[in-house]
Amino acid sequence: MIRITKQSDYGIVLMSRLAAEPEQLHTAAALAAELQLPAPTVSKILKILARGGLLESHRGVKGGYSLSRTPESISVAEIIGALEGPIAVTECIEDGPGECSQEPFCAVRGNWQRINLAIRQALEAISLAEMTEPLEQLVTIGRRPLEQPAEPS
Amino acid sequence: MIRITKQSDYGIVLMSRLAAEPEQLHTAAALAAELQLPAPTVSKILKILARGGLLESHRGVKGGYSLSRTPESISVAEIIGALEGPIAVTECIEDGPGECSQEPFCAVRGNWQRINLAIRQALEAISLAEMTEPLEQLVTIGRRPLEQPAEPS
DNA sequence: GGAAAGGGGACCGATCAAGTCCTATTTCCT
DNA sequence: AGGAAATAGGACTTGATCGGTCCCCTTTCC
Repeated sequence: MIRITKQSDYGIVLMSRLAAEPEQLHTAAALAAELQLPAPTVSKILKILARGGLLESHRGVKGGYSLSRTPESISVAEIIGALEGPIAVTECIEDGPGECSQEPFCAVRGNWQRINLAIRQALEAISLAEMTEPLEQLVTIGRRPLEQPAEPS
Repeated sequence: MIRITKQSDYGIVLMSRLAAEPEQLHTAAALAAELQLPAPTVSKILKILARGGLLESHRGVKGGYSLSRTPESISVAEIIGALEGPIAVTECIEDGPGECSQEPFCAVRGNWQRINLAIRQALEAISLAEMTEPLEQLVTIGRRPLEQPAEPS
């Protein structure tokens, strides 16, 4: 289904939120509460993004996260790449040339790379700044609630 | 990981093979043998593609499948679409506007659609004919073997 | 020195893709 | 006419992996 994982989905939501106030530090807990996302998952995602160099982390009390670069210079492709490794649409592309032992015989591999490249370029062309464009007006009331847990009656 | 399913992977390989001889009928079994793909799975995928209108099927002895249109007029996006439903990168996009109950508050939904659109356009721009370009020289020896089953010693 | 934050994993459960199998139904050939 | 060979359309199983939780450590501020 050409589906992105929720990690990437959340990651982009989180990055977008941080991009709205690039100077400010945000704690994982605060972001989770504001965006109504599960706190441990948010924490995990932020750690990965920090490790990937997209976020600056500050430990200790009064710590938190902030963007390490300007929203304009961060692409959606980078966020997804940090969270899920290099963008690879099929297995045989994932590990680069040489991994698939039958590569010289595979009729379409080169063309899969064409597809892969097209998608990557599409994602590289979208910056975080673009993602946040409508954010200004929405973020103050912005919520992205969890699925309603079945309410005990 | 922006991963495509194997169904789509195989589907494109199969369509590419059929595109190499658009006039000719190919049985599911023959395609599976030639491309070294699991026969029941190939059969299943071909059925879906036929139902989706991308393949003509002919029943009975001497039956088989052939492309219903020219390779130039079939896009990769169509193949994936037939096999996996409309291209939707995230859940909240899948069912169109209105499905996500919190949509009016979701800060980034509109921009996810931008991403989705970019990917779809990239896939629509690649035709099956392009996928087969290097096929001519390779298809006669073309094999795409299964993982080796552990050989009984 | 304690509280609050991030760092780094191990771990579990549920979902879903991948593949198999079975039973029609259609069509060709003898 | 009848059997063989092909597609049509499912139900089913299993195995990977995504999503999520939890725990312990380190760092930093007050």
